[in-house]
Amino acid sequence: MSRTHAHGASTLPTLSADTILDLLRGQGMRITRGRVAIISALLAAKAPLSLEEIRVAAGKRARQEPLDFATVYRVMETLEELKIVQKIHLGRARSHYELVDPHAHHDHLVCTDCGKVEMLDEPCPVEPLERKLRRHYGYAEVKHSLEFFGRCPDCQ
Amino acid sequence: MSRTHAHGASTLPTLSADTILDLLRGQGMRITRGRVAIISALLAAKAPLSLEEIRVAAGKRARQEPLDFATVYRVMETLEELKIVQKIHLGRARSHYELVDPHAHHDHLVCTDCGKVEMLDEPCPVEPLERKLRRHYGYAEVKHSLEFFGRCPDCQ
DNA sequence: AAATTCTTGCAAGTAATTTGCAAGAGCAAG
DNA sequence: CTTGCTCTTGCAAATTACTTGCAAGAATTT
Repeated sequence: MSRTHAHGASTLPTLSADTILDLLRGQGMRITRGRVAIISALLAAKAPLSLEEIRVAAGKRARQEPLDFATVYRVMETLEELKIVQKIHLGRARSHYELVDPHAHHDHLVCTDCGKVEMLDEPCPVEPLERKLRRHYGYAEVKHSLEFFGRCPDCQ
Repeated sequence: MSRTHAHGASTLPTLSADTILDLLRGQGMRITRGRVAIISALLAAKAPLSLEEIRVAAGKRARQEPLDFATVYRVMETLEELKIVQKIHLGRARSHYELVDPHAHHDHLVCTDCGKVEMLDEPCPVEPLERKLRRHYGYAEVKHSLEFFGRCPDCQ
């Protein structure tokens, strides 16, 4: 049912459970209950999730016993290496994770009071500077992490 | 020797040990060896420092026994509450700290290989978006955290 | 279905804070 | 310049958030 051009190895496919699972298969990895549940949870997430949140969300979605924490940790570690997810820091003790959508980068707005996280639907303003870091500073594989913090209307 | 306009309560003073210590005094806090050493170390730092780095740097600068880790932790906690320093995340396990200079905001460029951190002397490109978050999103006290990651010329 | 190899759960191990508490040290008052 | 009041510090223990070792379990291949 995937609408992606499955044969074009270098084209960036649309984000879906199928394309992600295919990517895992392509790496010789196995499609397990846990991985399917985690990917499903990430796709449904409206905000970045912590490991514990992923554990709970994945369990609910798959209607199965929640996965072990270490398992979630290792699955996320793997997905991060494959650049399917990225770890982000929201000013909290725990790290949070979200899917990397190659078609739509977005930054975050975090309420410092209630902790609510909004995914910003605004054009990211740092691309030009990123280019400059490549060209004039000579850095390669430049990425960035941009988070905004403030008190949301409800918390004022 | 301070060149600041010490009487203007609301003007943002130039960053110096004196102005920072005055700020602490104003809060009824005491000027201790440790705090002086830590502030001195932060002023001299060319990059954000971890708690352990602050501990060592402060000890050297003050030519005294290094402070206890818990002490450094609590001093930095205090300085952060007073908005004199800010904690930043450089993609490592430990947090790093740096002084907040009200006159010159800067972002960071981190080498993902050797860990080198450059303080970017480029105009920060997110001010307009920050304004929009205040005006259209209704957020107050909006700040941001922007870090770039890449492989530096030496590491390629 | 059996063999092969990747994955998982459990438990133990680390790293980085974070906290409790009694001893020590600023600082104002005398 | 000593005393007293509190704020601070050092030490040690407690927490939090990962991170890893290993044997049992589950995908895939044959």
